[in-house]
Amino acid sequence: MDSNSNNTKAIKRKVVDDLVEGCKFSTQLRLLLSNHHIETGLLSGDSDLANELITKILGSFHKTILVLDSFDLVPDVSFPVAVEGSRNASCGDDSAAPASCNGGDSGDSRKRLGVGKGKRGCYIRKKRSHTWTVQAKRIDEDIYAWRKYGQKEILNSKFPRSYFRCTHKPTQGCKATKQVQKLEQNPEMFQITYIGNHTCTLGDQTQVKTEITMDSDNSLAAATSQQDHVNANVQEQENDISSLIVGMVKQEEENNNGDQIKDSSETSTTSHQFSFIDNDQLSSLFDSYCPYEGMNSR
DNA sequence: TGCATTTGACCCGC
DNA sequence: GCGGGTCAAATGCA
Repeated sequence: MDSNSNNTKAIKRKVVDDLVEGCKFSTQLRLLLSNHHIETGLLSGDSDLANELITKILGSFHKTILVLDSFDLVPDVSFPVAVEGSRNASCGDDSAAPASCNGGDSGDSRKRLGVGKGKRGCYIRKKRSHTWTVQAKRIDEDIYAWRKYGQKEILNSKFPRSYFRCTHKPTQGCKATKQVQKLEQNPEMFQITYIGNHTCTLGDQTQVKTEITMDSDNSLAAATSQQDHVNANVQEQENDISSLIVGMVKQEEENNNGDQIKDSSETSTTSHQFSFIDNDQLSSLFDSYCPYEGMNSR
């Protein structure tokens, strides 16, 4: 076993962990939505919880893809989790950027020209890297630390758009940026567009508290802070749901007597089963299906 | 004092 | 030419 192999194992373990987490959130969300079918009324609290769960699902799978991508395990990441179509469907290919942009890539969607240092706006706009969009009630849902670098009024849009880049861009050259804008239809929700992948180390990120004020509107900041409480409640509800899922799965296992799920229409049941696949099983699946395994031994 | 945010300027792509 | 994205000086805050 060389260090390369150990590293590969560690990567796979992280990938599997994230996948498991994503599956767990998916299961919870599915159960929640399933309850909506059972119940005639629509509970706003459940709707909020569903949104939170969706955000977590997206984040979890996103993290996984980023890990794969950072080790070239994913040739060209396209995120199927996008709530809306990416602005640039072909933007997954950074190689489309001008060659002159490659040196010491700052990660911005545009690069400064060599001339006129200190002169604003002297850069070459390169094609967007990976982009995907999520809708969330919080703008600091992800674990990364962001620094606001701009805000613009957008034409035909009621709310300004805020621009964030990774806090670690100066120190680690992290390429990731995100754009945040309130939804006109639902001002309590934010549309968050992530652009580019993080190249900074996650270890630092988790210790940084992201307190971002979206813009000069204090209500936005207040809304963000209120979400802390909402999130706490969501966590409690999730725990309840998890307990509920355990009970349901046990009951299903008794009913099915361990039989495999055959009916594809019972997607919720399938999901429940899937959520109880342990890490080793998932790791095996990963071994079976990952077409990039050969690359791991590089 | 150092870091984060704000805001006007600037440039690129469409 | 316009709109969007980014820069960087100015400003705010702990």
